[in-house]
Amino acid sequence: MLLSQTSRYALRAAAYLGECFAEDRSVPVGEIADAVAVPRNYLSKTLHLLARQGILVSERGPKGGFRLARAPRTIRLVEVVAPLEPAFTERSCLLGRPSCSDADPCAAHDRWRHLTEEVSDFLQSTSLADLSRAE
Amino acid sequence: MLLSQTSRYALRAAAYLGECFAEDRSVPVGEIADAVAVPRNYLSKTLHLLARQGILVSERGPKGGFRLARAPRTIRLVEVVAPLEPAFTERSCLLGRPSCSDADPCAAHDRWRHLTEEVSDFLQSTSLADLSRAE
DNA sequence: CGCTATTCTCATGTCTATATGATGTTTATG
DNA sequence: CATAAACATCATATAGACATGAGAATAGCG
Repeated sequence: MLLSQTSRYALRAAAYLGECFAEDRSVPVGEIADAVAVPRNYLSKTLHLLARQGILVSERGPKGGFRLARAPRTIRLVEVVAPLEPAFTERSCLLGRPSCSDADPCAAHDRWRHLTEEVSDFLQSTSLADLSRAE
Repeated sequence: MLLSQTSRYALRAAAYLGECFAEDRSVPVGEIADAVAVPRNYLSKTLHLLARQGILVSERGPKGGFRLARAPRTIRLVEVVAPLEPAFTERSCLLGRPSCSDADPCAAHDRWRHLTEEVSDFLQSTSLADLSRAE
């Protein structure tokens, strides 16, 4: 699983907002929640957090809702995940040894470090636009 | 971080037991907890769980403690982690789409799947012996 | 047999993730 | 300016992760 439920909810919602981006409208939470099958009120709080981070823009009142603050192509997955799990991108030693990186020749540690870097790279190099199906 | 605190505790303890394996003795929880800097009673419960899984053997009474049930070289990391986080090795779609794998040509999904497979492979192919420093 | 080291098990507590539902607040629109 | 749509916020609930401490069960040993 790797990512928390909340992060996966947020990615699904963000991907949906990416698909709506061309329509240039605010999308109500209810519509997003229905579309991506996520609890409505819980999603509301998560999206509000992302809005405070500047990833999304929220508008109140009728015709209000959420939209991406920038084009889907320019929003990296890490921007969505990082506010929701700050510790996720920390790349610490598998065994919690304090100074493992340089002095430690252990092959397993090197492989683990490589893995965590690959995960970071994926979140860093993938944009919301990459999550939309090409249909 | 990827792995839970409990899993990292267990891996550290198991690695320590791997280093003690040649001494052919049961290692008390207190010694393990001190050696790897993990809360004693909490570790006790975790190790007991691994003993029930057959990874460790526990012995009560004086001269009791825990030891590996098999040689460190033959115990894969996944055996230690799997009982502690059953969902970790599940490789589901990043967006939670039900049938994503075959029909979905999305590049991000393929990359994500590849990443999760690499993590699984690491846990599957690395043994406790690989965690010991070569000193 | 009794002492003691040790695991085993239970009770309890805190914190966070994951929610649900009610209520407050803002704002477009007629 | 009233209404209703929608976000914002608060109270509450549940489950699990993480942790502590006490006591019960076991077993070696004198």
